[in-house]
Amino acid sequence: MKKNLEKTYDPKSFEKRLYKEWEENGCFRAYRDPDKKPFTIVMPPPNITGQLHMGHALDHTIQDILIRWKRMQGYSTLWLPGSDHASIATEVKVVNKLKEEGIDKDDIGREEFLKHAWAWKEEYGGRITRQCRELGDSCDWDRERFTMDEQCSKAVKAFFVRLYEKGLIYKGDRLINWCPDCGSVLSDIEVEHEEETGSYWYFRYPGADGGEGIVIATSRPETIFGDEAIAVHPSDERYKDMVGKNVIIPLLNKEIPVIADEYPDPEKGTGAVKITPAHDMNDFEVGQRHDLPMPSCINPDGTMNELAGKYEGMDRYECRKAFVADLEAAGYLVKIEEMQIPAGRCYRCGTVVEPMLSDQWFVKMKPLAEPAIEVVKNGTTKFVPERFSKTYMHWMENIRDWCISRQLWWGHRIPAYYCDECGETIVAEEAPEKCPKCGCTHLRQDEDVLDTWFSSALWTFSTMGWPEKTPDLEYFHPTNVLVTGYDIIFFWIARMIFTSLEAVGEEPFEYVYVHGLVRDAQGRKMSKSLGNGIDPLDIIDQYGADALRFMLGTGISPGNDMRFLDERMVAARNFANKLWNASRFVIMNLQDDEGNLLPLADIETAALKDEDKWIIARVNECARQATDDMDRFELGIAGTKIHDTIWNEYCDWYIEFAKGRLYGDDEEDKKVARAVLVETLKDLLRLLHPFMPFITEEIWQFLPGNEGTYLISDRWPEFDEAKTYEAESAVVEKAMEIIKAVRDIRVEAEASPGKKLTAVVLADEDMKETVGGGTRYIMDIGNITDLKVTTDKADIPAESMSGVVPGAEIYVPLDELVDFEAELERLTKEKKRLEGEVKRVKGMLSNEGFVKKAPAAKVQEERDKMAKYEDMLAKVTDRLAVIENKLK
RNA sequence: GGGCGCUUAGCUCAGCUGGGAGAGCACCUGCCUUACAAGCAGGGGGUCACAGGUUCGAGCCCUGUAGCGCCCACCA
Repeated sequence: MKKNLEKTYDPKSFEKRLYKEWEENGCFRAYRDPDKKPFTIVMPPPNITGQLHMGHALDHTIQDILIRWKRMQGYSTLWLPGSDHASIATEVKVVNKLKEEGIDKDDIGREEFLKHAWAWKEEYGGRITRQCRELGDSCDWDRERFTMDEQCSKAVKAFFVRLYEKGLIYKGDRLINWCPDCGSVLSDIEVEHEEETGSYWYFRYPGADGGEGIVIATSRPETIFGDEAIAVHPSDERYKDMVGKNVIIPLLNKEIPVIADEYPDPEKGTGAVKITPAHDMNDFEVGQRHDLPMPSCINPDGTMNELAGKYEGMDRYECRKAFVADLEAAGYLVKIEEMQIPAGRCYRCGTVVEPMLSDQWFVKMKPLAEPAIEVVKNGTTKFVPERFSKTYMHWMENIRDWCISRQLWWGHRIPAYYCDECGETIVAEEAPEKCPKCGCTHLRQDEDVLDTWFSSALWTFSTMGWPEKTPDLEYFHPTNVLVTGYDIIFFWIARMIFTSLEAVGEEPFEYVYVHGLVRDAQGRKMSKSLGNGIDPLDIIDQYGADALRFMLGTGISPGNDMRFLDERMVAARNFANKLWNASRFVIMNLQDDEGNLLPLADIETAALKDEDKWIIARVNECARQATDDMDRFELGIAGTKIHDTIWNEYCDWYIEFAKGRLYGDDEEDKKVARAVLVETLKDLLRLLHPFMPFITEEIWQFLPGNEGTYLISDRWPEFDEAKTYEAESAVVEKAMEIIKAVRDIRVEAEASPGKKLTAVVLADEDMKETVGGGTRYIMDIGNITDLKVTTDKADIPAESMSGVVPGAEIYVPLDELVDFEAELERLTKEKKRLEGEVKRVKGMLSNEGFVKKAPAAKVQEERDKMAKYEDMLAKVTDRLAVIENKLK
């Protein structure tokens, strides 16, 4: 049996082992416990195509901190994991893989392709969930879901049918965003807009009557083949006479009308706009208003169609070049202007999208958006930080219909069936045997699949068994928090909200915790193309999962991006090391040389010393603050607080206080010291556990009383009013001040920390007891062999150096080491500081407004400070006079 | 064109409801003190972007300005 932790902190030696133990012992499993309150988080399902990256690491760290914390608080927690089929992303990968094998998707057909896709999913789909385990994700793997598994697929179909039957899903010809490379339509938010350098070409469209005609500007000459009109503003005097007349499209010799419409801006270009209804959003609307024909001139693959005449078959950009050259040669080109023009690109492949007229499926958004707006407005669902609700609102209030069909194979096939005989459309969860209208059996299912986000939008309830009214859905839904990056508020958050309200009749979650991006050390986005991505698994390998989690969990403030810095990883690892060694010290002192456990006092009844009460109070206070911060989703502040308590209070002071007792002769007191060391360490481990689950669990297993228990399943420390111990803490803290003053003297006199000293502390009458109570610590930690606490000035030793703390003066006789020069310098500095303080407080107190208007408590506080500083200042001044005298 | 965020120590960033400017790293000094040199004890370093305003009091609230960044929007 191991008696203590390994000498060096080596996370590799226990992280994997502990995860396995937790998992095998069912520590992550969720139960519907009627006696407990549920706390649910659904994991944003990572794409099966993906690898774990820093974004996931951050996202999961936050979720796991919350889930572990709530689990310890006694909630029945469910963190539901899963993955997303990522329709388009996966299909692209599979197509490419097949291409490498010399296989063309279209040659093998849909069914065969899907076999390959599923095989791909089996091979790579589990990769990311395996990687999640390295991070320590305490999710319930028994409930792992996949957006295309049977249950989720059922929900998708049911929801589609439901919306269809309510008239909220329709099929129709609309101008959509087409990605020629992916060969599919995209929704509006899947198009990324950016400005690019391009040109305006000015062309003359001659009048059909032989007149001058009109000059228009266009950035897309290749769409001229689809022109159906020239539009001018009705108020534009320049073109008044032209409205109603025809012009001729150059080189095509096709006549099109000049129409008046509000759309053209007389200030821009020439004020006249060519209208191509099938290839431009605005033109489409103009075309609708004026009942224009809407011919397309571009094929789905980005080449020109027969409308382009001799350019047919050319790529749209080649055609542009050739056509412009021909127009110029024919004298129709008036001028070229270089401009910044907006371009929309596919968010997946970066290809410039083509607005196209196409028959697609849409979700009618207005009716669905209304309750989704309301639920955020009335605070049923809250964004953290709050400002993101504004982003959400703006989008929801200006929402447009959602195009949900995709010309892909990998995904949820649209449950719509067409009758070849009578043209009837049937939308149903199960394929109908025959046409309900004509009775024929010539039915064929719609070829398209649904937008990936259609299924992930249902994630909070499809994973729990909807449309059935399952006990899980009843118990765990609505979920409590959804944790995700701000980049998918529209794609996912917004859609989850309206789908849940529609399907389940309740919001999907109470809180949305929005975090930012993890950037590289230079502040750049981590990306594949830049090659600046940092692999979390490499970091775990180097520093351990706990260090990574701590660095991510404490480096954040809600909604803001963070940078990944190696120095911060080192700091986090060092903290783990610090805790490791402190724990090793504690465990070492709990046993004799043979490894037998030494007796411990019962902390509830023991004769606690002041320092015991002090550390108990500090840990208690830490629990209070950390809990408050966690409640406010300020994980970073909570983590920092816990870190500081462990390092600056427990390690720096309490362990030092305890050493003297542990090495002393008072057997009863040793039991007390050991018990307090153990119990406070346990509480600190509890507090830190959500942030650093592995190291805390590993240490936990070595502490007495924990046999057969797991920290992960233990309780979260709660603040206890009875354990604030103010009087005792004051004694300890006064002693700390004096110890620090002695240290200062040592430094100035160049006396080593090992040198034994004697000291006299001259205390004020009212401080006598507090200072006297700390005698033992001052001697122990200050390495003082003889300490006298007195109120009598006559006790001050003649040849000594001194220091001043509130309520007391410290004199250290130093024999040959007395260095008055140094002390003079130090006290002069101190005097200056005190003078500054006095001046500040005096200023405040002499301000009539302050005394009159500030809260009485605040005023009193300042008065107390005033007294304290003036007193200290007087003491320092006196002492300076003494020293100056001696130096003469 | 709208909306939002950021600007605090040399670097990266915290600073909750307004009440004496903080951390980590870096730098300087001294320490291998039997838990920890991945450590210990000290130290230097900031007109909190700028200009106004509210207030007894502003890093924090209000207005405006500048720089950086992000998001949304159908401008030929």
